[in-house]
Formats: sequence, structure tokens, C-alpha cells
Amino acid sequence: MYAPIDIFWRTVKGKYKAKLLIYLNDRVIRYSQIRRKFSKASERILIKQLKELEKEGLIEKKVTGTKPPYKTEYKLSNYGKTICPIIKQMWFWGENHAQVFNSI
Amino acid sequence: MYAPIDIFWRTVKGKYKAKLLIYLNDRVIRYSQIRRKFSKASERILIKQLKELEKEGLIEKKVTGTKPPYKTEYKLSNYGKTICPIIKQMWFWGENHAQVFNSI
DNA sequence: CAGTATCCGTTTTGATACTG
DNA sequence: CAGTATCAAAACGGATACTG
Repeated sequence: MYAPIDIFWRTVKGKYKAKLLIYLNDRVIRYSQIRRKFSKASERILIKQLKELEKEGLIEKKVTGTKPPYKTEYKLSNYGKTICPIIKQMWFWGENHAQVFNSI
Repeated sequence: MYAPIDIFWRTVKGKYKAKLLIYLNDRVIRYSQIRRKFSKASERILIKQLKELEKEGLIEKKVTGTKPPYKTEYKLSNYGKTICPIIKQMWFWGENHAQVFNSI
């Protein structure tokens, strides 16, 4: 029903998802840190994309505390780690071909 | 001003662009053929995405004839060929992880 | 601290009739 | 044959006030 490329697409579609995956690669990070790093993103969208990544199993969330203030930590899952090499290649491609865009 | 990942993103963002690039890989194809292949896409969107790919130099178009009916042929440029390996990896990733989505 | 809820503007896509 | 034009619908993202 879906072409394989659609599977991939659906996974990383969203303004910040690819960057979030790279940012979470090999770290455990609290939400407030992510907020600071992605300060240009609106609260709503950042949470939305984190939730989607979590729902699809690419990242994992751990909440500490039973009443506020809570402490939440995000990290990449093993499944999420399988996608990072591809995102890095997307990154490298952009790096190598940036001049094409600057000239438009 | 743009992160490299945004460069890549901007290049293939669009519902059919990645598929178009793969489809045009190593072939010269007429517009009507593309239409048949992408029969689910609306005329407007298909043309729009072809135009954007052409504008950014990923594909090339050759028009034959001075009055209708015209004959146009599309093919991948050398520049476009540099991005196909990455799209294929996206494809493979989706193939290998499809079951995750089917289970949701 | 880590989110939700609400409202709103922009961007993307679709359907379809028409044209060089 | 290969598009363009027009209009409408849906998806996406942003700002910000509020809450467990």
C-alpha cells in the first residue's frame, strides 16, 4: 500500500525531525535543552514532532517524578539509530551542493 | 543561513519529487509517460514539481517542435544523478522497516 | 518543568476546465 | 501533446496563554 520511500518519508517528514534525530544521536537530553537548541521552533510543533518520533519508535522518553515539576529525558532508540546514517548523508549532500542554491 | 540538511530537504521536498528522480534515473521519458506512471498526481502538482526539479538543475527538459503537438523529453542531469544514491537508501530503509509501520 | 489548548496565517495539494 | 488557470480543501507551522 505504501512504497518504501513513503515509509521513510513519513518517518522524517516535519520541519525539525531530521535535526532532532541527529541532535539526539548519542545523548540523553532533557526537554528544556531541546527547547533551547530549537528556539526557533514553536512549542506546539516541537512537542508534536517529538511525539510522532516517539510514537513511531525512533526516540524514547523517560519521565521522572509524579508531580510537577517533572523531568523528562529523550534519547534515540536502537531503531532510531538505523536512520541516522541516512540523515547524515542527506546532510553531506547538502554541504557539497550548497553553492548551487546560493547561485539561484 | 541554511543548514546543509535544509538544502537537501528543499531539493526533494514535495510529494512526488523523490519518486520522479528515481523514475527518471537512466531513462529519457516523455511527459505523457510520466503522467501515466504518476496517474494519482494532479496535473498541476506533477508539472510544478517537474519545474522545480528542472529549475534546481536536477532534471533536464528538451522540447521538440515549434507548434503543438509538442514533444518534450525529461531526463536526469549529472547533478541529479548525485542525489539518487541517497534516495535509494531512503527506499531501502523503508523496505527494511516497513513492518514497524504496519503494526501501528 | 514539560507540556496543552486555541486560534490563525501560510504552504501544499487536488480537481478540472481550458489553451499554445 | 504538454501544459496553464482558477478555485477549493487539507496539511503544516507559528504565537501565546494556560496547566498538571
